[in-house]
Amino acid sequence: MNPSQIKEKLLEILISNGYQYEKFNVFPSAKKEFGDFSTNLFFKLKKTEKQISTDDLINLIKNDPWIKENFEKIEEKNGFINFFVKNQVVYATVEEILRADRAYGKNNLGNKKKVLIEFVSANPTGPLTIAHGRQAAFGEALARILRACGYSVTKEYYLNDCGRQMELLGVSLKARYLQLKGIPAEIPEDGYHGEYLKDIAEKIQDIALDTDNKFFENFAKEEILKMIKKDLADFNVYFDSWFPESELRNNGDVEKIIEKLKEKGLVYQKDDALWFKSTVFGDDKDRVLRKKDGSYTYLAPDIAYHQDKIKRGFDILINLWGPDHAGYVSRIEAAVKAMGFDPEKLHIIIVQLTTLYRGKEKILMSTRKGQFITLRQLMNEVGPDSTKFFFLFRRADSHLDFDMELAKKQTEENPVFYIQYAFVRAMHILSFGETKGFKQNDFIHADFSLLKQDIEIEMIKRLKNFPLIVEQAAKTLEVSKIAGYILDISGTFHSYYQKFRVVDENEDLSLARLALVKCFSIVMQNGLDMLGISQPEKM
RNA sequence: GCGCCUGUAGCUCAAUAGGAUAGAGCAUCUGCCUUCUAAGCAGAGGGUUGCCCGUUCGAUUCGGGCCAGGCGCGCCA
Repeated sequence: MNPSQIKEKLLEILISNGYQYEKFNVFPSAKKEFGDFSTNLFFKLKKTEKQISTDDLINLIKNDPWIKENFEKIEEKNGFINFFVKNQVVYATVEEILRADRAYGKNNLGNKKKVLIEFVSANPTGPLTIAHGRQAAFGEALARILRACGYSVTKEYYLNDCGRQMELLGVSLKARYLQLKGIPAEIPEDGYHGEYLKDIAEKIQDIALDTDNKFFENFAKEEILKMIKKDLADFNVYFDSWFPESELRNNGDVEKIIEKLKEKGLVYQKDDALWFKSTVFGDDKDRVLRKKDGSYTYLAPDIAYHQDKIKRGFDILINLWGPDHAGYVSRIEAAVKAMGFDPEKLHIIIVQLTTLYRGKEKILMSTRKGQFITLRQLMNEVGPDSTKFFFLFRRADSHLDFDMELAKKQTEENPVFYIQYAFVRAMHILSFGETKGFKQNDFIHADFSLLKQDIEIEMIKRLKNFPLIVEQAAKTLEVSKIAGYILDISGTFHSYYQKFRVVDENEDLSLARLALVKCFSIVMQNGLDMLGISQPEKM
């Protein structure tokens, strides 16, 4: 039983009685006293020309055979129609979850549509920051959720491996290398001063001191890339594809896309530079593609990159960017529109910054002062799963306060432990049940109608909501909904555990309750899996 | 100055494409362990949803105007 089934039925009833109206909602009831599902149909229907009385409509609904079969009560209250599901229908959920098992919560919303999620895409000039970490956690989780919803998802990392920043990286490494050899050398002011280049310099075999910058640039790039990949792997984030910017430059795609824009009359020359008429598509000013000195801006290859994404046949493009790129959104949207791609299918999600705290104390970060916590340091200290969870609890477009002390605490104050403890408890009960001779294979044959306690019914109903939550998360591209839901059912489970014993003398009841615990563990497992968080079976 | 994001309980956050009396956790106070892990549970207090208008049956949600915080606003990436 879910809202869309009810809505479908209501539509059917309306149509067969001469009403063509579909702009109403069916949603899980706000409160228990309002039943399980509610609809605002009356409010909406009042605005239409054809009138129908409340009683007439209620009667039509009540007399429908399908409604009779599934609901024990239909009532009108405060203008809403409330639906009360029969317990017998609720029990069917237990069987449904047990049968679906690892597939429970999945759907086919995406219908194999191809989605590209581009994220992290940090320049290979230094270690990943916590801002990248949040993007990584979010992107990985979003990909898993969309896959669970039947989308064909590719996770891609766009690698800015050319341009001035890379040159500076080479120069900086060369300076470090020379210093190591006892030769005075200075890193340029706008170069990379981080300690990590010292470590990388030490890995260089003896080479001629006048080796050109390109060598150092490549060496640094490869080493840093290794480091980034290691960080991501330890954070349980994996990319399907690494897309180097250099490819676009080398194969002439940048020139080609500029030519194409020229043909459309969207490019012009001014002040010795080449401009893109992005204002035609709603940007607040036109943007330079090729600078006076003949080199490209960041935008030019990025347009070529998006052209490439489109050419590869993706139906939906999702970009996760940091807030420092927020001002860049309208120009890339303009570019995508210029290429004739439906702008509705491009989703640029700005993943907001994270502020680290130790208790009440804010950790001030400053690259200059060398006071800087990397993703590596954060996950080494807090642990990858905890780190991920904190990143995912909050909506992407909100700033996040991340208290490292709290995240490390192994107490109830820490929501991550609260959740993990709930899961561990469930697993423990299941294995305890096995020692008492209750086999998981038999759960499906249990008499679920023995689950009569209010909290048991409530638990089942909440577990029933899981697929809806997943669907919503996919539709809104909001991962935090699943994190919140998991916290929620964890609470219900703890409460249940406290109130009732699962395994006791009554064998039939024990079996039914074990089945319920199993259902809980399935949902937790599937939910945590969608978030990309591992599930500890012991603590 | 302009643009984007945010503003909800003391703190951190929810609120399912506009729904009913705005909900959780932490913190505070009061109770609960010979039991499948108390890393937990039960209960209490705590609110003019930043402020003001508007749209409507109904606004935390949408629109306009203020206020506060963050981030952008290069022929950098």
